[in-house]
Amino acid sequence: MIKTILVYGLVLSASILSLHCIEYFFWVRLHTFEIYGGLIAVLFLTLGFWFGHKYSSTRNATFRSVEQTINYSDLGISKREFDVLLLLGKGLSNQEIADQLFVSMNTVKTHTSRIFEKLDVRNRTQAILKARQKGLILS
Amino acid sequence: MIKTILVYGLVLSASILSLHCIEYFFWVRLHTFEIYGGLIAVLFLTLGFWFGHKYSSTRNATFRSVEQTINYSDLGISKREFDVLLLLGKGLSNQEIADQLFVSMNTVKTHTSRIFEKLDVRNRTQAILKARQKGLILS
DNA sequence: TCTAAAACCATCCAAAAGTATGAGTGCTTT
DNA sequence: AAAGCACTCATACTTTTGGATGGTTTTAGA
Repeated sequence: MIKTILVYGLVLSASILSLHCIEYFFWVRLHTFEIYGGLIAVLFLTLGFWFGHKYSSTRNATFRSVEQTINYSDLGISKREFDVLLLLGKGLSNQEIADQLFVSMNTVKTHTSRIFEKLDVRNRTQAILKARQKGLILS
Repeated sequence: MIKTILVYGLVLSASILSLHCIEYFFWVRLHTFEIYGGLIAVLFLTLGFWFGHKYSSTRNATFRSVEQTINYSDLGISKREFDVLLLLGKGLSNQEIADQLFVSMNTVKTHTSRIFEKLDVRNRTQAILKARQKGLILS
C-alpha cells in the first residue's frame, strides 16, 4: 500500500519534472501560445463538461417518459412472436417457453431469433429491455 | 482504484506530452495558431464532456441510492457485485462487462454467480427482474 | 499487525443460448 | 392457381453462460 503510493508519487513527480523541462525548453517561443492555449483549454473544458452534464441529464429525463401507445404489430412482430416475447420477459428459458406454448424448443429459438432481428438486439436481456422501452411489455 | 488513478495520470501526462510535441511540430513548420488552438479545443472539449458525463453518472447513481431506501448491502451484495449488476441490467454480455470494469471475464462470472446466489435466481434475466423488483436497479 | 472479507483469476465441464439453413403445412391475398 | 406469410420443426454448429473448485492478491477493520 505505502509502496504503491510512493511509486505513484515518484512517477508523478518525475513526469511533472520532465514536463517542466520541456516547458522551459520551449518557453521563449511558445509563451503566448501557452496563454492562448490555456484559455482555449479552460473554455472548451467547461463547455464540454456542461455538454456532458446536459447530455446525461436529458438522457435520464427522456428515459423516464416512455409512451405506451405502441402495439407489437407496428414493429412487424407477429402474434406468436409476441407470445414468446411475453414469456421471455418473465425470465423463462427457451425450454420453459416451449413447454408453456406446447411447441418444440427449436420453434422457440426461431421465434426468439426473429424477435432479436426485429428489435435489433443480440440477446434476450437486451430484447427485454428494448421491449420495455417500446412499451411492448410491462413486467 | 490505484490502477485507474495510474491510468488516468498516465493518459493525462501522455496527452500533455503529445500536445507539446504537436505544438513544436506545428510551430516550426506551419506557424498556424488555428490548428494548435483547434487541437486544444477538441481535446479539452472531449475531456470535459467525458468528465461532465462521468460527474452526472456518479451524481445520478448516488442520488438514486439515496432515494431508494433499499441498499444493495442489505442483501449481502458487495459494491463490486453491484457494479456488475448494473451493467448486467443494461443487457451487456460477460465479456463486455469485463471490458468496462477492466477485469477478466472469469472474475465477472464469479461475481454474477454470487449475485445469482444472493438474489436466489438461476440466470441473468431473472436476476435483472428480481433486482428491479427489489429496487436495486431502475433500467 | 493480524485477520477476514472482498476482489481477482484460472481451469474444467455442462447446459443454455444463439446462428444458419432448409423444409413442410396451412392460411390469405392477388 | 400461385405467391406470400406465419408457424412449425429439424439438424448442425458456434458462442455464451453458468457451476464447481481452488487459488492469489488486495483491502479494510479489530
